[in-house]
Amino acid sequence: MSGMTSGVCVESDLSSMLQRSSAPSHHHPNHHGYGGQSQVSGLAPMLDYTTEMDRYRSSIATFYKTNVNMNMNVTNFPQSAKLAARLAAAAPIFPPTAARLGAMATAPWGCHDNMNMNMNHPAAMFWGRPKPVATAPTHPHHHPSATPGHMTSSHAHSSSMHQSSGGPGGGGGGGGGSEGGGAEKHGHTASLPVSQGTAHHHAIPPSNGNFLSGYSGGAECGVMNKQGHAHPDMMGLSEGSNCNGGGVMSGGFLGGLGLPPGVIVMAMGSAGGGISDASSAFQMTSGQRALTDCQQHTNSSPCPSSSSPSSSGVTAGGVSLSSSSSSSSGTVAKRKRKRCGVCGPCRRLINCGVCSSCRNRKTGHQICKFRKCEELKKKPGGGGGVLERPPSVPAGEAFRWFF
DNA sequence: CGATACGTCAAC
DNA sequence: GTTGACGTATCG
Repeated sequence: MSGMTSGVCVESDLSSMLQRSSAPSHHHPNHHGYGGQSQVSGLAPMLDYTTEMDRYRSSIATFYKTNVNMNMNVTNFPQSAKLAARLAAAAPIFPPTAARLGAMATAPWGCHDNMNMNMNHPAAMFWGRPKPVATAPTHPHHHPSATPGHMTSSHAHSSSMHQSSGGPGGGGGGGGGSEGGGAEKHGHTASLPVSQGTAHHHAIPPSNGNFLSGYSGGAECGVMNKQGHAHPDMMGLSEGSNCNGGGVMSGGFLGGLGLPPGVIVMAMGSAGGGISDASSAFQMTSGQRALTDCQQHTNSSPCPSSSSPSSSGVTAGGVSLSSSSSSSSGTVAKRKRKRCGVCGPCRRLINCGVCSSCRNRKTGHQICKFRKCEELKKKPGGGGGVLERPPSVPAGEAFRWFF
């Protein structure tokens, strides 16, 4: 898995690196799978396979090293760094991964980061600050040339990656992807998974980018930045069902991460840009809070059920336990349940801004409907019972999604 | 103390 | 069953 993840992140950068390494073709079996191979065969003799692999590996190593160093710019993104550190701590299992995560944390969509080594305008990247360049007006078709940086591999690369990276194709980044100025643009859309098949170029008024479209059919996937691109990740970090196919590694990477969006939030907040973009459809009302519920209490537990130690009302799978009762005399005073933090909605960090809950925030006191924890939607005592938890998400394994 | 969000209930 | 409003717990 990690391999895949790395692939996703490293991808574009690697391509350039490898190119630099003079490798006629940087296609890595790992990366491009068969498709790549075919290309490889055409460009480089299979004999070089092992060599390529070696190069590839070393490149990766270098990449991560570099990436972490460069990206972990605590100054610019203290929060990100924090998160990164947190992640690192939370993922003792696989140190390298931690580092990787660090990088990722800094830039959820690794590719963005890779290309925006400076990350001067993280927010811009995601919210598509009125960038002069219209990102790939046309839907990114798979460039026959298979833009080096593109992952044509198994990675659910599927619709997501390329499509955007395709952006460059249209927008210009093209080629090496990370090379040259196109970088940001490229990165911008690059790794943002887009709902499958659906035309990601919605002609929606940027003014109020509310992804109304999101309410329809592919709702969950209808996340879009101001450029009208749908970014399932931003809102629809939902599990399989929602944007499944769309996400890289379908829930394994971005979708499953839950982190990326969070990072976005942070990036926006920390970077000069901040959340300034008030007009944004996606109000980051809980930029802080969002992470709060789940990741902020990093202390020891990754997040979900383990919940913060502070919140005495330890909840498992969203169901309050023990302490709650203890708090109040003998009454079974149920404590407020907390978000599980692992379900799709919970992983979503941005309020849609258009649902009734968002609109009536003042009076409704309700969390965005798209962020309403699945667990909380269920009846408190209902079936699930005590340790109920999203089937696919074993307790304390929230971060496993990274791998 | 303000913001956020859960729980509950009434209205539909 | 769904939705909206209110009370209130929780957190910074």
